[in-house]
Amino acid sequence: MTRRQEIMGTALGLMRNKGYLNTSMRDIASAVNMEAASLYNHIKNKEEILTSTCFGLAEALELGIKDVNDIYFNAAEKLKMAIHNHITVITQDLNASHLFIHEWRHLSEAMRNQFISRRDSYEKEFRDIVILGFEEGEFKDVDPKFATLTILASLNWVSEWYRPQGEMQPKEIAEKLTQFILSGLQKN
Amino acid sequence: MTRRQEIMGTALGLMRNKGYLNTSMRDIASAVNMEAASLYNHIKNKEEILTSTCFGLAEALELGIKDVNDIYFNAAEKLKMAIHNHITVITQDLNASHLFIHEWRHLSEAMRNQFISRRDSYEKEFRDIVILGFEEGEFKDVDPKFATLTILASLNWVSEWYRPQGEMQPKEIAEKLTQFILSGLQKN
DNA sequence: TTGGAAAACTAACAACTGTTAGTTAGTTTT
DNA sequence: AAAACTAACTAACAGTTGTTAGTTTTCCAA
Repeated sequence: MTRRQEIMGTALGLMRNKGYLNTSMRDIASAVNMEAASLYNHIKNKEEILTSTCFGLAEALELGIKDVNDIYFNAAEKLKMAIHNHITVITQDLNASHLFIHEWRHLSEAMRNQFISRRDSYEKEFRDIVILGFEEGEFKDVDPKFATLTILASLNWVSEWYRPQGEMQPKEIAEKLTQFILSGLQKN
Repeated sequence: MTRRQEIMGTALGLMRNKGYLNTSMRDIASAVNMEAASLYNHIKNKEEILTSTCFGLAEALELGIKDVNDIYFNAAEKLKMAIHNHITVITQDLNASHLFIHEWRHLSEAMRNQFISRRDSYEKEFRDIVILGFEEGEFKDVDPKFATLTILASLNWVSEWYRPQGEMQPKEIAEKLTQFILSGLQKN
């Protein structure tokens, strides 16, 4: 592991506990046993930690959903795959996920706008699956936007309570969520 | 409206946009056209804004769920009432809700512990409804903790996208959510 | 063994933070 | 009219923030 990765990892851990704004460069430095100024030999500045994390996760999620939509499947199958992908990415690095979900607000305005638009387009891909399900005649006539937001809220919340050492593993979580969500969407 | 209420309201608005830590007393002061020091004639300190908001909402939610559990009803009916109550409270003041949901981490340790334990007991009351539904033979045999967390995540997320001027009003939102959630829980 | 890059250091900066002390003008109560 | 209260002010505090400049140490390849 490079020094940079070590710094990044430690920073994310601190930021998850105390929040981005509340974590100072000196906090990070002392957690990796160096002076604050030395951090700048490895990272550009504080915002780079936030930027690279937020956009890194955005990319991982986008890659997954592109796969899902490229292959032809019915909506239920697509939704299942999309949920599995989302849970897999989110549970991979809980610290990073926390930043991605909660702290993107503190990106500089330019970066924030970019981030929001990528987030919106990811949401749209999810929404399209719900719409497809309705067009197939398989899903109830729910408000697609409403349903999508509710689904994503449940998925993201997993990063709040999931513990790698706990009983439930990502695959099982994804399965239960899929079942729960499909019951809410599918006609009887 | 008293000056104190004006300060509080303005502060919550700023904190919703910029975050609690990122909102300085000088930001609040200039938004209400006074000097930072003058704020202290009306509020004790910065943390009081966070504390009174978080505990105010906690109390409102608790009151609602107590009502639900005091009356005898079946689980489906109880869950419906609990969801309606939660959505009503959450959509009342979106700025306050944002603090309640996201910024309670920045309470001082003593307050934070109090807050967490009240939050846990609120969660437990929800969970008990899910368990009751299973005991009645009406709900599927889902993991109650898992189901409860998922439900609350969906409910809280409403404060993120709800707009008072939008199409959907709290009552309708609560109804759709109830329907969605019950479909996921009830046996066919 | 040596030259040079990488990575650490010290010191300092300007800006900002929450909060307190002391004061003053205006209003209300006695 | 005197006293007390309210709500604003200015000035200052001690501490923290992200970051830069300049310097020294560490370490590996030639």
